[in-house]
Formats: sequence, structure tokens, C-alpha cells
Amino acid sequence: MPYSNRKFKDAIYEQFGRIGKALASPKRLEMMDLLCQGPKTVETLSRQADQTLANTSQHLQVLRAARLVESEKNGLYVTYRLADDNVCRFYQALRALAESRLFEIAAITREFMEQRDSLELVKSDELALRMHRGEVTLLDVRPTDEFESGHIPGAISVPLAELESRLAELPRDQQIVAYCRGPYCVLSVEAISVLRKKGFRAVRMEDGVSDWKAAGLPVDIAE
Amino acid sequence: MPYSNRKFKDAIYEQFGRIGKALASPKRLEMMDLLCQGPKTVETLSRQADQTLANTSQHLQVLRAARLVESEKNGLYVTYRLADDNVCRFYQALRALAESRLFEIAAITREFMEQRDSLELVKSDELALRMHRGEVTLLDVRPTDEFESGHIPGAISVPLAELESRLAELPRDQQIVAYCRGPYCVLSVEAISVLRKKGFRAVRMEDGVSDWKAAGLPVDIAE
DNA sequence: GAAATATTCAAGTGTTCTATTGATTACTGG
DNA sequence: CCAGTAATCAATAGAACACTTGAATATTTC
Repeated sequence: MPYSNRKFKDAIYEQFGRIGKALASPKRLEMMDLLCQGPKTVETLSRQADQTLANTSQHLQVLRAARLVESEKNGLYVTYRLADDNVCRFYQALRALAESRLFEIAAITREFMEQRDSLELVKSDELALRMHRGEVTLLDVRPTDEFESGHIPGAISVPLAELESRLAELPRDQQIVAYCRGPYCVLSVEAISVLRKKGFRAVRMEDGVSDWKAAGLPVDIAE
Repeated sequence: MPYSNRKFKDAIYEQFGRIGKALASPKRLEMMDLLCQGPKTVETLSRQADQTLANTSQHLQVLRAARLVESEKNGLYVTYRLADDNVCRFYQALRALAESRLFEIAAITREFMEQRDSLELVKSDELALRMHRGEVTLLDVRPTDEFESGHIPGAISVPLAELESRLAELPRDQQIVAYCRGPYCVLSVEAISVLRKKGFRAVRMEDGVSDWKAAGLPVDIAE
């Protein structure tokens, strides 16, 4: 059947719309953010995004229909991952656009961080310099599997859940920098709070591994 | 009122979702594409996107609520424009992601171009070279106002509507390259068809001005 | 093969979105 | 001030969507 001009355009923009529709839900965006950290099972995503399993599964199917994620069944578990690196980069572009266009985001973040007394930040370029000089200890407070799928070179993996029991490993004479999934992940905020209460000098780095990577800096992967 | 971690995340992703929701409609994406060509009135957009005025106005308000477009009233007309260059670049990133993830797009395009006998294409880098050598005449077949808000250096403005009456201006001994808004705009396809029927040697360039610009090439603006 | 578990499916409900229609507002020019 | 035009608003019907619940499926383990 022949395409009229209008039908052709409608067909094309409908395809673009498949991507757009996949991005239209806050929960799906949160899940994409989580999947930027590495592959995850449905159950893990469900827990980390605070929603029911069935709902998580349905959202994942929407993302899969837009070909933004792929899944693979391993025994009892189904593991989902972003379809390729471009998807994570695109998610970051959306995040950057939102940050630049919507001042509400900065306002919400400032209010939250103030309340958590976590306004002090280290920038990634400054961190790189001070790591090089051996002045700081870098802590990756995400779950172990995320550390293993990619982390900042030199970082020590201390998942937030283990932090209190592993304080003895950390230096008291050096500043500690903690990072997690990115600017809107609160794991490092919690970590800073714990560390300060115990008398450590600790600050947060906003960037996650994907931001670090997007800035052209190297990333280590566990074998 | 204090933010819990979950409330903070929900508030942040809800903001990201504002951008996502704005992208969830094929018609809105088409309008963003059109607005990448330059500012337009509601009436113009309505005509170019083939939809009623009221519907166009409503979609524009959704885009404005997401701060992707801005409007300005001049007398009887309201002119809408993209809020900044990043919005156009982001739209192009979405388009590129869609093209890379959804094979349907290539299939639909191929079928349409075959039927219109318009498969032959010139790449932008090849065009730049041949323009420099004076081997080709470059035709911008978009409406005049779009030409004026930005065009490829050296291009002649011959809106499709005027093409048949201005054939005398065009060379018969040289290849003619026509371009329009981008790969999914059909103005240049129509132009090629007219030109060939009249015995000219004509091929299409897929890229529009914003693609040309995104590739780091210079753009001329009429004073 | 039965129990346990991860995931998906199916159905239902309330909400949000799209497109249409007709009315209304805002502005210009006579 | 009136007529004409661009744009928006308001109300609506129908479609699509998000989330919940409970059942079904697939796989592993005992």
C-alpha cells in the first residue's frame, strides 16, 4: 500500500513516539537510572524503585517494547539491562535538559540536601586531582553488584548496609569522599551522615559512575 | 515539610517526567521538529503539522508547561520558539536513538523513498566538498521564513511552492542538490520529483539545517 | 513430583490524555 | 465601535495508561 506524505510522516513520528511514551512515566525514568548502574533482576528493580513486582514487570515491558531495555532469563531470574550505552547517555541527556530547563529540580534538591546537611560537594575533576595526590579515600557505597559492573578507579566498595560494621577499615586522618548512583541517589547522603556522626571527615561527590564515564574518565570493571 | 528519601526521589523523577510526558505524543514531536527550523505562529504550525488550530494550541501549552518552548505575542499572532538550542539538540538525540533502536524507521523510510524514486542521497560532507569545487547548485526548498532563520551557506532559497515558476533560474549543466527540514521532511522529495520531470539532474540531501549545524558546520542567517 | 519462588498474565478501576466542538477573548483595521 | 481574525478556553467522548489484585506459568530444589 502506498504511503501518502502525511501517512509517511505519521508513521515516522509514531515510531519516535514509542521512545517518547516510554519516557513518560517517572517510575520508568527511575528504573532507567537504576539500570544505568548495571543489569538487574525484576525483583531487585522492584525493591530499589519501591513498587510492586507486577508493576515493575509491566513497566519493564513498556521499556522493552520501545527497545530501550533487553532481558535474559537465567534460571528463575529474569535480568534486564539497557539495550546499549546510548540509552544511558540519552537518559543522561534528558536529565541534563530537565536540570537546565526546570529550576524546580535545583530547588527540591537544595531543600533536601540542606535538611540532610549534605550541601558540601566535591567535583569530579577536583576529586581526580586529590586522589592522584593520595589525599582522599574514595568510597563506593552502592550494592556490591553495581560496584562490580563498573566503578571509579581507586574506589573501595563499602555498601551502605555494611558501612557501620566496617568503620575500622577507614582512615581518620584523611578526608573520605563517598559516591553512589548519581546526584539524586541518597545512598551517599546516608553514608556521609553516618560517617560524620562517627567523627570522620566526609563529603559527597554528586557524580555517579555513568556521569564519570560520560565525562571521558576511565572506569574499572571487576573480573 | 521534610522530605523523606522516597519523597525526594518521587519529586525529582516527577520533574524528569515532565520532560518525558511532553515527548509522549507523535504530534508534539513533529511540532518540535518544525520548531527546530525556527519560530512559528500557532496557525503556521497547525497547517504544517496537519491538525486543528485548537489542538495545536493545546499541544503547545503542554510543551510550554515542560518549558521546552516559549511564546511571545506580537499583535494578533503568538509566535512559539524552542526554549533554547539544547532543546533542538535533545530532540535530535531522541531521533538518533529512535533510528538506532527501531529498525522499523529505516524500513518505513526505505519503502516510502523507493515509491517516490528518491533513494539517491548526497551526504553532507560530500556536499561540502563539491560545493567548494563549484560542482553543484544547492537548493533550500523550505518556506522563505525558515530559510531566513538559518540556511546552509551558498544555498539558494526556492520554496517548493515557487519551484515550477522559477525553473529558469536553475542550471541544466550542473547537478542540483535539494534539502529541506531533515530526513523525514518531504519537501525536497517533491522538489526532486519536479526537477527530474523537467529534465534536471537532481538529488536529495537528507540533512536539514539543524543536522548540518549539529555536525559543526557553519550556518548563515539572513539579516 | 511437590513445594517454593520469580515472573508474567489478566482483569478491573480510577485517572489522565487526545482530539473535537463551539464559545470566548484579544487584538487590528476600517 | 464593529467586523474579522488568531488564539485560547471549556466541555466532552473515547482511548490509553498506571496501579492493584489474584491467578497462571516456569524453573529450581528437595
